[in-house]
Amino acid sequence: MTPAKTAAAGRPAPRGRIDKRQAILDGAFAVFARRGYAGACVQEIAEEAGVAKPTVYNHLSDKENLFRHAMTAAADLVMAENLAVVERLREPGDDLRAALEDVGNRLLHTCCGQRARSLRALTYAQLAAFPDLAEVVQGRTSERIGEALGDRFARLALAGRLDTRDPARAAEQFLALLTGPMEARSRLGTRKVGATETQEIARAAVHTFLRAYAPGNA
Amino acid sequence: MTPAKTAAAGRPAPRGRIDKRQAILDGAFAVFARRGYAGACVQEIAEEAGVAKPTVYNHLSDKENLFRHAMTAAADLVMAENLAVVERLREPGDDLRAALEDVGNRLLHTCCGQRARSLRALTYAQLAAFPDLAEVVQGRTSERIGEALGDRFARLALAGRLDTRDPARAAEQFLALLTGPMEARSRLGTRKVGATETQEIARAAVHTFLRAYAPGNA
Amino acid sequence: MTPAKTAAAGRPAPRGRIDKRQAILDGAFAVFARRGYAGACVQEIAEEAGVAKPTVYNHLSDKENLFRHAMTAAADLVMAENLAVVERLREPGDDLRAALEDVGNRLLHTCCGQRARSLRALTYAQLAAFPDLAEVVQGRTSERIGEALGDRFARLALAGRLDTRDPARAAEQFLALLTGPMEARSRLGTRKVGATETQEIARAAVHTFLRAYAPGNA
Amino acid sequence: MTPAKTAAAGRPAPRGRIDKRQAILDGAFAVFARRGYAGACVQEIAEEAGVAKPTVYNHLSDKENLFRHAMTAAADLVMAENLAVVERLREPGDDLRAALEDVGNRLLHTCCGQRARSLRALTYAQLAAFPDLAEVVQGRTSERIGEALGDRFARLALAGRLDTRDPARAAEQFLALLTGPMEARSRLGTRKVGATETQEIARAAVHTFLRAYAPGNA
DNA sequence: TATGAATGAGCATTCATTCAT
DNA sequence: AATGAATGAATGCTCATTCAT
Repeated sequence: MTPAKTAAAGRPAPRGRIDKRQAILDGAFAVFARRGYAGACVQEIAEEAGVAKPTVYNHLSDKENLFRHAMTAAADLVMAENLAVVERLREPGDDLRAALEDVGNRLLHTCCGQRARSLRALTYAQLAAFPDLAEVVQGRTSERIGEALGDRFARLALAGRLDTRDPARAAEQFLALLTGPMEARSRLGTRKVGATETQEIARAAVHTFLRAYAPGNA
Repeated sequence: MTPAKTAAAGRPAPRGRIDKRQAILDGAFAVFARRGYAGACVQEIAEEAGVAKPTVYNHLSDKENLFRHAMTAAADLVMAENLAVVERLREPGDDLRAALEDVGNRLLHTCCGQRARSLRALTYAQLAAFPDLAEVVQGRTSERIGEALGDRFARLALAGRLDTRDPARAAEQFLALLTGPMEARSRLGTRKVGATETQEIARAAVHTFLRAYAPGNA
Repeated sequence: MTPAKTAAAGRPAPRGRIDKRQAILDGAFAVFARRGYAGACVQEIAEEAGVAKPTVYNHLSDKENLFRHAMTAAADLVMAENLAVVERLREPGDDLRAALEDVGNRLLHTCCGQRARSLRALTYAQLAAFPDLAEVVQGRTSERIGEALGDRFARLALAGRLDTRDPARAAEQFLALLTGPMEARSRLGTRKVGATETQEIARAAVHTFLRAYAPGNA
Repeated sequence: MTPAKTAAAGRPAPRGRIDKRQAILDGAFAVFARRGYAGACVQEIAEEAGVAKPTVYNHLSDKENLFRHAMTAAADLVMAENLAVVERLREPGDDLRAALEDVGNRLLHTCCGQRARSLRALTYAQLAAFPDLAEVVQGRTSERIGEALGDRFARLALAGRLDTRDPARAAEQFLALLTGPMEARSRLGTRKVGATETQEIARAAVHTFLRAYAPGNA
């Protein structure tokens, strides 16, 4: 059976509850991203989601709640993307540099992609109003990916391919060497950074990282 | 003579025009920082500045203009602070590591201090509404300080104390190694990071930096 | 059954949408009439209509739109009243003078009545801001009634009871002879003009009119 | 001595008090005419008059007072213009029709000219707020000119050139036959009425007037 | 459950008016 | 006498939220 079950022809197929809730959360994140929290109006969110305004309230009590849920959902997505990228280091292959550059390059796309950037911007912007969101979001992004990366680095250290006794710090710095320059060059995302420049950033980051952390400065 | 000259006791001493304009810009930045752009209301800004609401409009036509000017003024301040810190590298002394750690430590206080963080948060948050502000703010913060730092690194390279042919990149990465971990550890500023931990971040950054950029990995 | 059906006692019986829109337009015209366009505030209009302020905006987007619609609706009403009066000339009877005096007298009540006068005042007052309204309002008042009157006069001319080859001009002058003196005597409506004086104006107008337009100066 | 007396070269010659008061009244009328009473703002009036806002208050206490004086001054001007036109009937010459058509034509220009129209519009518009102004303005326009015209008609009646025992009424109707059609054709002044059409209106008015009031229907 | 309609509260902005110079 | 600057009081309009269907 299709999700729309016996959907009568004509009217747009009724979406199930779940479907609608998801549409609202997606729409909310999109609108919050382009208007900010206070600047977003529930009316616009409802339109973006294709539902009526009270429906938004039926599903997510109020604007605050809506914001929290939309942010959390977006953070979950970003987390999943990032973790998937890091997984690639489970099988680093012979060429560690190449593997790190590959991962770095991909992380630059997820960490500094549209969704991740909006997430960061909204979190930053609402620190005063929603201080707890910082924890939720960072927990699913920087922190979680730092852990995952730390795990990989620990394995590599054990295998003698990295020289560090603090893999967490190595991960922290690895990420910093990637995202810091990227944010600067893209001017917080307002300037398009081409694939070549992105790769160069990754290469430079890995270069510095390996000089500092590879045994024998390899 | 005090500026208020023979100020009769009682009413608050009248401040001059300049004084008032400055008070408004300061108040505006403070309020925008804690409420966000849309969340801030001009009434509150006026109160913070100790003037009546229309006075705000007399000096700065409208909310948008007020925002732009407040942001620019704050960016100027942050820039000045940062540049002052970097100056210290003009006389690095014998112990380069110590000098870099000192600068790093101080940069962590200015770059991740309250004002700089609010500035970044507001810029991020209003990217969609004020895309040009990104340029203004970044130009006076990351970019400008990157240049200044690059200048110092170039001199050090000439003096044979750093090993790099791209001082700009070295500066970029130096900053990234400082601010990246700081933002992570302070959870975007919501968590207090003690002096000890701050110093440790600086030390770690310098450690990695020197392993990558000091001749002979000194 | 009353429209409010089984309206529980207590709250005021809910009016339908149409009802509310009409109430708003009526209230708006009343308030505009006594305050002028700029002097009227939407709050007062809302109160006059017995609804909340945003309801006014829900139905009629903004003050300008509200004004246009209120004016048009009022013009429609005045037009209907006037046309009904002129209809009486379809059956003039034997005594033309009496018929004309009757019509004149009644036109004085509609043309110079409260609504018509407010309509004219507002149109006049807002010529600069709403130049197109002059067309709308005049089209439904002076012009339309001039046409209707012209039609009647044409018939009368055909029947040999009026001597004119330009019934439109006759109508124009007939109206002028009625409303001109009325406006002067009532000092634009600020002075009460009694029934006797009104009749006298009508009689004088018809007298002059017939001297000019009746065959043989009857 | 020039009014600006020993005006030092350079700065605009200082105008005397009288001059300034007049400039304010003129500016006020101009601004009220294009914005309406409530829509006009004192700032704009001050600019139009070329003085600073407080100067307006120094000369004319408040907006209400300013309005009254500006209206009265404008009414005086219109009155003078109109009376000058009517004077022409003191020497009607042999051709009464021609004289009346001439006067009618000129009255159409003054009575329905820009200033007179604005005056009427403002009076109408502010009937509710300034009911006494109706008397002031009408007294200097319709009424006064009606009287003057009545005087001339009385003389003409005495001379056997007009047939009426109520010259006031004749004057009232004469004016009505002129201004009524003019207002209608010009759509309250929003449509340009050419010289030819204006003359035609005057001719038609005089035609009807003489049929009604000339002895032997001459 | 989903929605058209209604509303209380709030906000940017303007304006008449007043000081202090 | 004339003005730059300051302000209390509105006003148009929007928005989050709630009814009633």
